[in-house]
Amino acid sequence: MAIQKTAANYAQIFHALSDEKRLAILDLLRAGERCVCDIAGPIGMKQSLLSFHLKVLREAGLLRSARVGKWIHYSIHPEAGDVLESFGRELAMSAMSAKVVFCC
Amino acid sequence: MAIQKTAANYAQIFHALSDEKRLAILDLLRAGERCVCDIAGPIGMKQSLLSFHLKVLREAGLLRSARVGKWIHYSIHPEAGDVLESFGRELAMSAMSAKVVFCC
DNA sequence: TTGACAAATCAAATTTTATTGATATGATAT
DNA sequence: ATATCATATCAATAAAATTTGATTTGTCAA
Repeated sequence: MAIQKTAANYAQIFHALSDEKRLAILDLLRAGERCVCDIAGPIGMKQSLLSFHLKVLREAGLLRSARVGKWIHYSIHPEAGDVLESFGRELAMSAMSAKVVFCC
Repeated sequence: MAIQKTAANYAQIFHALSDEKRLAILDLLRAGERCVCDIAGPIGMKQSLLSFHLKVLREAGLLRSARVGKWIHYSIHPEAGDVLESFGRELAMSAMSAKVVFCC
């Protein structure tokens, strides 16, 4: 059983995904692991800024990183997609079975 | 076939979900449709602020609203969960098949 | 050990987002 | 028509996130 995520966890994950440039980074990494220097070019971002965005994604648990000699390789965290998928599925299920209350 | 979402669309959706208070609103509505006045209490938010957050969620396509006499009822958009679920699934799939490149 | 390269961190400036209180709009009932 | 209730909008402020340029840290090779 996976560890239960709090609302704060989800807010952090969604915040990391709330920026087009970070979505572009994620999209680039869908093809596979890359070092920072090979992300900078395609994404078109200065080194320090890219580093900032990578940190946001990594701290949210969406990316992981590993040093390989002089370089640091980033890749999509294996569980990232599952977390989003199950959040979406639960939302879809509750929306389907939700009562129409006409509360007032 | 569903309409293709752009990166800007996704960024907007994720931004709407990036706030704990908005996640609490969404969670409350999982039980079913409610008018604004019946959200304010449980969420504990001033009227104008709640109205702002509902707008963020609605404009992202996560909620929909309908006037019922004097009241406006909000509910989870039927497609909201599906959009997130498929985003998550695609991410999970690409992470699974991603090549280890060791680029540098 | 020095030099060069890769990436992270920091402080300052900028931009975006959230919050507040006041006001406007729209519906209902008298 | 007027009063009242529900919600949205607006302008001002406060708070948070992003961007920039400079500096630091860590690794390798000469």
